[in-house]
Amino acid sequence: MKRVSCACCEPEGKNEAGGKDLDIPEQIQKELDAIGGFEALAGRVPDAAHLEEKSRIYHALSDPLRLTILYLIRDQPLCVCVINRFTRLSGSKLSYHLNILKEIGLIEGEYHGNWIIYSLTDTGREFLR
Amino acid sequence: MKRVSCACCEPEGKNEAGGKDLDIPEQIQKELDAIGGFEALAGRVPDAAHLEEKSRIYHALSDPLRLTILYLIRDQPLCVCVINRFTRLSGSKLSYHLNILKEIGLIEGEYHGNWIIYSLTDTGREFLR
DNA sequence: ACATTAATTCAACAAAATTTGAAATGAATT
DNA sequence: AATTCATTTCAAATTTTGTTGAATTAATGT
Repeated sequence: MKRVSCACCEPEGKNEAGGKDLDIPEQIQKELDAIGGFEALAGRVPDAAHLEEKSRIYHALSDPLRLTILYLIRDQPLCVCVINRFTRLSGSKLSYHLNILKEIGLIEGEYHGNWIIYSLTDTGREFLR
Repeated sequence: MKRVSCACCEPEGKNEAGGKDLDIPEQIQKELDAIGGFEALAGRVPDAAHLEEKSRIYHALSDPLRLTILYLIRDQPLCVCVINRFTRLSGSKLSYHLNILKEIGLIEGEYHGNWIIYSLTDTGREFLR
């Protein structure tokens, strides 16, 4: 896992010998020292690309309609028509939400005859708890 | 876990004796029958309140800045000043995001002298993977 | 080629989330 | 009670998301 670039890596406001980095609460300063100082914080945060990806997945999950869809197809794949019959959404609205889930890789759709059948992907299964 | 109300519970478009509910792919129909028909789908979807709550938590997680904050304070609480020093956000912007995380219960803040120190809640710990 | 059914795409609009900078608040100190 | 520092709150501007209905594509059968 790569790390983000951060303020701590720049030589701005350099420390005097024995001086403190910031005016911060004593307890926090102690804990920071224990983990390796302010600089060590960078090591705790995943890199930007990783955070972006995760946040986009969470965004896809951040809507009750989309969660409904995921739960519906969790145990067996369903065609759009059945999902629609259950949710009673307009076609285009349902399609919009299906597409968001598909784009981020939580579900996948496949034509079977006239119908498109959606199922949960492994990623979808991993994130749907 | 309560269930949502749905189209399947209404006597609209009632079945003829032996007739089919919908024109749907054979395979899907078979699987639906196996789980107890279209009606059984309702049992797979958590109730609306539950979905709302979950989607709001996912929304809070759906931003790289907010994920950064969560990772920063995962192993030790931090004052806003340190978080700010790391993220280099404007004060009000950081406050805005901290508040979103706080409102949904992923983090909590407590005054210590002049500073507010934020830490992950149990819920926060549960969702930050 | 044409019609039919299932589902998606598009563009315009509405609604919600985020950013910005200024002003306000809370806690400690003088 | 005035000052200072850390942080939040507010309102306006901007950006991102979600909704709507009409038009389009895809697959199938005639």
